[in-house]
Amino acid sequence: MKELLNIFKALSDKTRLRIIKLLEHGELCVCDIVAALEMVQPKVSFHLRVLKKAGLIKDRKQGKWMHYRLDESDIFKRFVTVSVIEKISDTMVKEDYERLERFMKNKSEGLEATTSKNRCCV
Amino acid sequence: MKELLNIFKALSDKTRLRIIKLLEHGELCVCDIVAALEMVQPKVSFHLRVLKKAGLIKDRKQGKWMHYRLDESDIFKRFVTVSVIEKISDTMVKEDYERLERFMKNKSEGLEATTSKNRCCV
DNA sequence: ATAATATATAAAACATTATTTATATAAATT
DNA sequence: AATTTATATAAATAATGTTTTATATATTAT
Repeated sequence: MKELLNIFKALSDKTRLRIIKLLEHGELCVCDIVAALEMVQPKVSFHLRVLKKAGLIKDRKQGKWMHYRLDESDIFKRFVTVSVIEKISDTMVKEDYERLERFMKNKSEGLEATTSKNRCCV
Repeated sequence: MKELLNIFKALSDKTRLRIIKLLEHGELCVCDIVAALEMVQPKVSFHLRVLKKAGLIKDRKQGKWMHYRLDESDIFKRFVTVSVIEKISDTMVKEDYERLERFMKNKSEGLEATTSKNRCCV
């Protein structure tokens, strides 16, 4: 019962639903999410931790970047997250994605302009 | 998105999951739930209100009693509540049900002993 | 009519969560 | 080596949610 409670608690916050919705588009690093949601980084990290504790997302460290993705290994959790994804049709979610796309585009363009690796989320 | 949030918020409390689990056994009045959970009545009423606001349960007034039941009209909500019901296998939930049964039994015995209608949840 | 009962609601106290601000850590760059 | 960058964590504050206690309302019983 405690595990189930943690899942529902994790899903009962708007910011976290927005993050789940973003991760539907694939693995993202913290700075991607920060850019998409226009929130300060510790806030995003806090919510990522809650989602991870509930077992809804997984992380992967690569250099100084931390990448997060949906954990779809558990059928129940997967259903719940898919339900979330299906049910949310929110202006805010659309805007999050637009910001994400813009941010990702800038990143890749920046990459072309220089060979530096000291750039966010390369 | 707000509706979905309300559903998850409603499900992210132990007392409310216990109530949902009890209502699986059929419609109950407030005093049944109070007896089963061994909680004070305003507390139970508070949680019933949260569940109702989220659209997870429906109520029906009969005399001075208020009866609550699961609202299974919405497929998504139904799935979620069924998931809850399936996932919870908790000692506490078993005890809740035992208390409910004892309470219901006493009620029906009391009913046989007298013709009075001024008795809880007749 | 008066009393008793079932439930709801409001206010206060309490507990949990979320947000901000500041700082720490570790990796990559210069 | 010193600096910058990405992220995490801790402490303080703010916001929400829950529980308790007291009271109100409506229905039934006497």
